[in-house]
Amino acid sequence: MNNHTESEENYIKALYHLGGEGAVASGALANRVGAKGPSATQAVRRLASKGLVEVIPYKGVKLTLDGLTLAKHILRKHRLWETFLVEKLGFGWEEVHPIAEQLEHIQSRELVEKLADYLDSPVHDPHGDPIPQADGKIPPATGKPLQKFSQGSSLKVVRVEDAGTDFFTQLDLLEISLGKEYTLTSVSSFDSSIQLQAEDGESFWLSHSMSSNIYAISL
Amino acid sequence: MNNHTESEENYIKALYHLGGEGAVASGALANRVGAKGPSATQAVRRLASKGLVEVIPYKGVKLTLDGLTLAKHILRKHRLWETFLVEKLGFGWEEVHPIAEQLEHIQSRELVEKLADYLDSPVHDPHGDPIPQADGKIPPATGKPLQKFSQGSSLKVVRVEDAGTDFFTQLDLLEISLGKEYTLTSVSSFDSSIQLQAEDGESFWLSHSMSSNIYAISL
DNA sequence: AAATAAGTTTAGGCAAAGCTAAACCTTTCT
DNA sequence: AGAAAGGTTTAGCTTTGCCTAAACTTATTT
Ligand SMILES: [Mn+2]
Ligand SMILES: [Mn+2]
Ligand SMILES: [Mn+2]
Ligand SMILES: [Mn+2]
Repeated sequence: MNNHTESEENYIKALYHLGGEGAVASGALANRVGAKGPSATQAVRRLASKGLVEVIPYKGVKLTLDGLTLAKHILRKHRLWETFLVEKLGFGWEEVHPIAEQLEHIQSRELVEKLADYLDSPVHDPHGDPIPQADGKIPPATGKPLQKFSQGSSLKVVRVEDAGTDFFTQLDLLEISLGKEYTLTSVSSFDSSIQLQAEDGESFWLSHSMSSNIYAISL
Repeated sequence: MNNHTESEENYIKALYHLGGEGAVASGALANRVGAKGPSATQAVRRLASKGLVEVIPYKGVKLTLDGLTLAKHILRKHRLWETFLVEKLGFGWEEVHPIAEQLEHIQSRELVEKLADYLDSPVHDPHGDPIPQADGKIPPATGKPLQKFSQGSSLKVVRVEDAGTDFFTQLDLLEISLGKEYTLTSVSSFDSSIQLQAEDGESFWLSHSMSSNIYAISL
């Protein structure tokens, strides 16, 4: 029930990411793990023989309960490690994903729980994504995209989408980070860009591509 | 020159462990990595094609300079992670080896150096083994086995051999740990067991099997 | 010097994981 | 309904990594 290869775990994680508990097309799966169609079909067969997925040929693949549990456990490890890398080792939030991609496959229950303790049982990772807990429960994903806010509202940034290195670099340039508070001072009806005013009075414009990947809660 | 599989790295590490810069027989190598002879022969051919080892058929295998550098880097990672697990996460020194065996394969130069910084650039791991430094230099292995000391000498434990879980359990039972100081009060000429007296006055006997895996320096 | 023992390599398999090209379903369009 | 398009699976091949049995070297013993 336990020992899985790195490849298997990556397929499981992809399945979870794409479909949650629902069915996923083999093409999408292949795409997500960076493989070609036939490789995914085959991989999925191996997973099925281990009881981690259910397959309906030509229709789609779906995680079983065991598969779902595994997926959440891997995600837990991934996000705990990202938290460690940022909080303890001083990495930037744009650097940690590829390293966590490796660390998420380390197998040791004790390690995961000791790491969680060491980090004070965090509920969100450095990007604001919820960390699945040891019991499998997942804290709700908080915040809504900036465009959903109306002019004049006060908000706090709580999460950002992983939209690539350039996105993070831009966030750093604008000194946007989790926990920061702003007032939405203006919305362009031309290109949907928005203007934020920071607490120190400075204000700046954000393109739609930027703001759609930034999530906040209203204050 | 860089990307190596976990299996490759394990062979490299084994080669270093068994022979350092010298030649190693394929049987011993196979034995060390937990494989059979033919698997080692084949693995070694793959390593040779990558320039990491030199082979003389029927004679032995030897690390090249590249191979040696890689071996030391892996060992560095292994021992840094062990240090992290004990110092930061609170693992016992008997638990960390198998986990470090996985962590040593994580690939990220930046991670290794950030981890080393975080641990204050340690020179020895939790078992007292020297940690290869970023420049490839290896601090000298300190201490000599307890039997090498003569009756009456004062000593400090600085290193223990990894002689399996039971050995560590016994050390914990006797409350022996790195840095502890003792006086060697007696040596049995019958079975080479020795008697140590701790600083608090308590004294106890150590079998030859125990003492031969414990290293100390004289005070 | 020849025979035996011990250790190493070759030969032939197998599973995981990937690929391309070809065959096969499904869905959609005419 | 029939045909074209799009996506999925099958077929056949490759590399890594490990295995057993058989052949081959080297070292040791008589
Ligand atoms: Mn991530
Ligand atoms: Mn991964
Ligand atoms: Mn170790
Ligand atoms: Mn290893």
